[in-house]
Amino acid sequence: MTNEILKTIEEMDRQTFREDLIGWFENEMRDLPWRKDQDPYKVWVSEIMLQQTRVDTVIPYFTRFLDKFPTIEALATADEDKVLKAWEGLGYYSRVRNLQSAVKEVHEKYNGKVPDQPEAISSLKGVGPYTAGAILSIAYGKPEPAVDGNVMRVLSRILLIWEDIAKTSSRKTFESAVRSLISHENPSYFNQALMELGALICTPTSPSCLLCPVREHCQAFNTGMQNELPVKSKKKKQRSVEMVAVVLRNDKNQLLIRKRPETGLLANLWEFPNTEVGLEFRSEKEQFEDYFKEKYQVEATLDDMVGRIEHVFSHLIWNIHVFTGQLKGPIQESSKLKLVTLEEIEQYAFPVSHQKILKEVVGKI
DNA sequence: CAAACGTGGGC
DNA sequence: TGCCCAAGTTT
Repeated sequence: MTNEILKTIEEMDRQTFREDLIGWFENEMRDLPWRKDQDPYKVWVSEIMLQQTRVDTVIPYFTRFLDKFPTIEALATADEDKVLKAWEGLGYYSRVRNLQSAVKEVHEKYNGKVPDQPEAISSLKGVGPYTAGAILSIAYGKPEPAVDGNVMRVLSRILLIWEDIAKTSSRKTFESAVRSLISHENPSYFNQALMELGALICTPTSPSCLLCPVREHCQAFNTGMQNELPVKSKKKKQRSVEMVAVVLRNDKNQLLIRKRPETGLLANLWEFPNTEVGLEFRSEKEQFEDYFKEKYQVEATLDDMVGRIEHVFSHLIWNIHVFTGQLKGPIQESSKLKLVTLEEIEQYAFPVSHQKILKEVVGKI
């Protein structure tokens, strides 16, 4: 933290700032399902779900997830396929695999109680500096910073911090600022209020400064700079990937699906067999009949292309050329390769891209 | 430290 | 349409 920022903080009326902020939060906080109690497990689940994900999106997932896995014990002993199914459509699937792994550790090593020490909780898989601070403050009332994108935006404005919040290194500046601002009387509400303010008032574009409970403390508002902050560098464009996917059906109306590798993109989700291709081969079906013969020792004849799916990820774009086809002979099923009916397929977690494929072809087979 | 890692919504 | 965003973590 620079001397400039330190000076700004020291010149603030910090006690009034805390009271204004927390007082506003007590009146205006949204009624959210993870705010019904302070159960560390529920706080934990909500924080993982909320990573890079909107509140409105999370609400139904949170309710269903807690219904299916109400306790540490329930999640620790659940089948991963069921857990992934409960997460289907939420994205960033390593979040939930890390969560279950960490919950197992808590179940076995901490007798099912979420640790309340920074070092212990930070060592759990998927619990980074933000999530550790959120759980420690919200569930355990400890005065630890929980710096997310909201907090960086809000504090960049209040304290006139010109660091690029897209840089990994910037978080430390904001953590230091929170440590010197945080209410020791109510760290939970202080942290939540900062985030709530960012979500409801101090928004990325056109912040509602006239409704802001702490505008008198805000250096950006006082100097008319609220629209210049935060400084955030652009992310680069996605690269495109051409691929072919095939919905293969046998004479019993079963479809062939496979499990993705246990690391990397969409790890351990299920999908229709597919392969990356060059632009020039995307509609040459004979190539893919050969591919399936080699990869699965299965005889398949493909129909003409039935559709094309574009799916945009944060870092790449899949352009999927979809074929249907018939499976001619038997196939050796395994834990990663299955034949399933249209009814059974609902138990398997698919990425949204492959849900689109199923929807595209389901009327045509 | 930059890149990988999903998805749906807003403008 | 294309770009940005939304309560980040891991490698």
